[in-house]
Amino acid sequence: MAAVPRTTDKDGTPVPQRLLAAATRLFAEQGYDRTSVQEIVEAAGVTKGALYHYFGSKDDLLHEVYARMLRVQQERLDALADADEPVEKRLRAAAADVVVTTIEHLDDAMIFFRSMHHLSPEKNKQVRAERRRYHERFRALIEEGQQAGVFATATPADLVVDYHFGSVHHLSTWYRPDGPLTPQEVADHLADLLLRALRP
Amino acid sequence: MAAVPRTTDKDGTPVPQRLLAAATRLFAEQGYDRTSVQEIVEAAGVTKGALYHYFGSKDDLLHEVYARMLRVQQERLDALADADEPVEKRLRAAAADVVVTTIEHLDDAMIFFRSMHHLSPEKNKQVRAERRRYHERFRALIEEGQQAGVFATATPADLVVDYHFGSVHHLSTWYRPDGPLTPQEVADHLADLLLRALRP
DNA sequence: CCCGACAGACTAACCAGTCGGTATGTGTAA
DNA sequence: TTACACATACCGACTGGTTAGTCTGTCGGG
Repeated sequence: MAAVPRTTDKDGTPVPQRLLAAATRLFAEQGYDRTSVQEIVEAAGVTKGALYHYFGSKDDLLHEVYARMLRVQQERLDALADADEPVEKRLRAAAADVVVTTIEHLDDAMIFFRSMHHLSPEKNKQVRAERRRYHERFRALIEEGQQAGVFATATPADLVVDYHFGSVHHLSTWYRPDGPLTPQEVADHLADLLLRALRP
Repeated sequence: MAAVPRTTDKDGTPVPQRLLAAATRLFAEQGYDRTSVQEIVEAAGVTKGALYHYFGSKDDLLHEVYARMLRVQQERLDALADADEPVEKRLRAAAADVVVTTIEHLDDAMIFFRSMHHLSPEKNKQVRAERRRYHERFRALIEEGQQAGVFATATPADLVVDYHFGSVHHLSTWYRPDGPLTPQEVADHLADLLLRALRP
């Protein structure tokens, strides 16, 4: 009754997860189009038969990366935004948290912003919709602060969100784990810049 | 003595420029790998013979897009940074200008940030080097203001540059010409956010 | 004995770059 | 002024290599 396959030879990780991990790494390293299905299955120590047993297409694999990332980020944002704290604290926490988790999953982030257009149209639409939900939750925080008078209203909240997420997006371009700043330090600085920009 | 070909049938535009324009549009629309050389030459109204007469490879075409963009941006930054104005004004002008020119060449920008990894290693290195020059010129402006005491020193100048260019980078993801904001309005808002974040 | 979990050879399509060929304009020498 | 040589500007069929996805089959456990 092994509806979910328990393990396989090499290590203790189930095959679908091994495939997803291999694909994530390779997509981030070489790009989606430059990564062949053959490479993925070899890196995961299986064959094409296994991949197409668990996933419908190469595109599906990419979609899984997006779904995983979106799920994690949305959950974290919801938790932080719902906390019982003043709005400045909640925004700062959310702004810093997304930086830390992005850095912790830099491969995912790289794929996220670089390979959207490789998704099939419907999957692309779906990802955009979920992304919009996230964006709007974040925007609501800023608007709440603006209405409460603790944030400046000079800039539309939408633009502020795009400003901040631009810098998050950009992390995968420049951040190096062996650089001088820890993820938390970068996060604090970027959250600080956001809050400073919002001072009335 | 037509060292530079003057015109050709269809319109008055020389073939190399037609090819570059077609490639730029298609790369932005479909991505580099998804665009075949055949599509490019058809869009430009010529054949492969013409393309490989003027360009060494498909990769060369991509490199040209980068070179063009970098040249324009660097020239504009140099001019603005060298102006005889107080540093806040120069930084604001530079920050806003890069937004406007990025929006005006949104296809180039999209390609720029999405397709770096498709360049051959040497070309990639070259582009990175020029990009770094640009980055450092911008950083120097911020450091100048910090040393003069008109900008906050809470955040390292490098990080501030990445913060701003993240948002510039991000423009190609969300900005739509038919949206509510003109390029100049967006630029003013984003420059404003930067300057606000830098208030001591 | 049956089904899920794979294996791996195979196919049909595609694509970057090549290469021999053609056309057109220009400089030069008779 | 004509004739020839030659380079530039392009044409388009062809090649060699690659790839996503398929399909038939094997194997081990329940």
